[in-house]
Amino acid sequence: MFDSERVNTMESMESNIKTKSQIVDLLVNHDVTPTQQRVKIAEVLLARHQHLSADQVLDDVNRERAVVSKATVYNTLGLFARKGLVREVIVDPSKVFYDSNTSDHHHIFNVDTGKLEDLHGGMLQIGSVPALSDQVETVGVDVVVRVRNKN
Amino acid sequence: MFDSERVNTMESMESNIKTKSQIVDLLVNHDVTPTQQRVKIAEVLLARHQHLSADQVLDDVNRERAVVSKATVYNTLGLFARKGLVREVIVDPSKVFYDSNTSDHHHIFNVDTGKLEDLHGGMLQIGSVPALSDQVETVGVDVVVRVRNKN
DNA sequence: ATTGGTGCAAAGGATTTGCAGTCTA
DNA sequence: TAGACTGCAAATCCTTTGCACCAAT
Repeated sequence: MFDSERVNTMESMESNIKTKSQIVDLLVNHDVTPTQQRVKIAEVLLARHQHLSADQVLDDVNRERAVVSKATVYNTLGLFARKGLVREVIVDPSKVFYDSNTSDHHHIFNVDTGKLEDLHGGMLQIGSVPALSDQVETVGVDVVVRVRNKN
Repeated sequence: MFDSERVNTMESMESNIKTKSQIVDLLVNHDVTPTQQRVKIAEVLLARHQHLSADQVLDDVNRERAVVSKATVYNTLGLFARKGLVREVIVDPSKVFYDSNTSDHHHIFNVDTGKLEDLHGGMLQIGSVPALSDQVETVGVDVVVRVRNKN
């Protein structure tokens, strides 16, 4: 419980990032050159905890006027994921979701609506992660509760 | 309860199914009309516990001579999944895996090799599945340990 | 005959790629 | 200026669809 509270506190800092200079710092801290397009994408995606597909990011970023191309959105999201700025969530075979919340948490996916939501802290716990072969190391553990609408 | 026990009993037999008539029975029990193509696909996929993509199934089924078309493979795998004969595993954004083991278990996915393996029983446990809204019901809980090769 | 199943090719949608032009450091 | 980054379009890859033909009841 205490752990999850602390994590939430840290997260709440990220989700409050608003100014361009804070975004720039964040990118630089994650070893990402803060180009005009990347900053714009980060402003949209990291503004709050959310799960967006590449296409949604593309739309949001270019809502007012065209700022970023499709190829750059894909490249940038992949880059952000590699650098740990966002988390890729693979639950829908038709597209990848990018989660602006990088702290440890799980997901609940509605197969009827295609909606992805967070499943917070104490709600579901992993007992123990198994020992792995010496050849490999764990990247992460993904837990997805798949639900559908009743009747 | 009785239903699920019966199903489990049948499933434990699945990995040993070899004869065509056993396959036919299995399909019929799962409310699937046993056509020539479906039986062939089931023979290949359900022969043992394995994780195959649609493309792999297509190749395996037509190894000797063309027996089933691509469209039918996709249709059939989707049908099998809906009927509970196989389990869809979504871990690789580029393709869906079909798991011939429908009993409760988790997965370990190597992002470098693209290989998917089972993670058996006691190795990793879910503490408690969270309460859901009245609107939805759980379809399943997927746990994936994502690993990569060292160095 | 009617219903369901199959095959082929075309369509669809997400993501990647090649390359020329542009920006950052 | 050199190396990175971006944009556009074309190309890929997986999966779905439309529709005519075949099969089983």
